Amino acid sequence: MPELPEVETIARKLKPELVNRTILSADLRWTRTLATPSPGKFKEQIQGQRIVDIGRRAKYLIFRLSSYSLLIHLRMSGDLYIKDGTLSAAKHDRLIINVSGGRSVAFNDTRKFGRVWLTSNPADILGKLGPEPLDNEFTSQWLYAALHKRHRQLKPLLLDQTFIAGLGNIYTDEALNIAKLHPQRDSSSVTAKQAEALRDAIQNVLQEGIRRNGATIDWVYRGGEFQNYFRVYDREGYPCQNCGAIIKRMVVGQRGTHYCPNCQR
DNA sequence: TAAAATGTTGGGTA
DNA sequence: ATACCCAACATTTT
Repeated sequence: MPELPEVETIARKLKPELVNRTILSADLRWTRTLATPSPGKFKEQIQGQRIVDIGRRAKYLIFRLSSYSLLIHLRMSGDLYIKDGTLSAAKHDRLIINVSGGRSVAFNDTRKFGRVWLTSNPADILGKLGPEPLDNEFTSQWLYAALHKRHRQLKPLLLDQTFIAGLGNIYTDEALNIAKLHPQRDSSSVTAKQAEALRDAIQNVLQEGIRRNGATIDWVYRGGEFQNYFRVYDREGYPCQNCGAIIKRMVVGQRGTHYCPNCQR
């Protein structure tokens, strides 16, 4: 599920439920879900840690613990939910963290692409990320200059987490449609005015996603309703809301891409 | 059956 | 170094 609004939705939901609870134990049910450290060290180090805060950077969930940071990336199919600690593991639960108060947090991940890091230096993992699109530093001037430093197709560049952090396939398609920019447009050809429109579109669509509690697709991450408001994503054959032309689908940078061939230039 | 799915990374090529 | 393509990771759905 995981793009910025979905991860933000989860962080906001978990935070009031878990802050100040103590981690009692961890049940790692699929070894490769854990990126670092070793399973033995992980279980030893996480035990007894207090959850100080829960937040987000890009598509990473960040649990700030007493003396470590627990980072979780949901990748394609991950979800995190709280459950009664006495319940047995559900299908596809890869990691269960038992906390004080008789509850637990389950990392459920059908496709097993998700990853968990327990580290003293979160910057090792987060350091290469580009700016947060909802932060003040993400200005149209910065975007214009950054787009002109490269010669790349717009969509793959926006998906590059070292360029901007947090956009995924859905929100990128949506933002480009709102900004009326073609996904294959050369980044260095974007005008200052178009860069401003793109900045606004990115911020607005992410905020809309957060306001609607993210998008819920297929069996993954139930709870949001942004999927009912897609302008182009998964809307091949339907009319564009800007101009009425029929929305098309093509593959760009190995990703399914939905766009309006008339008004996105 | 083949294709596609909200993501990232490493390898190879030009 | 930059840009781009492919494969891999693993499972489910259409």
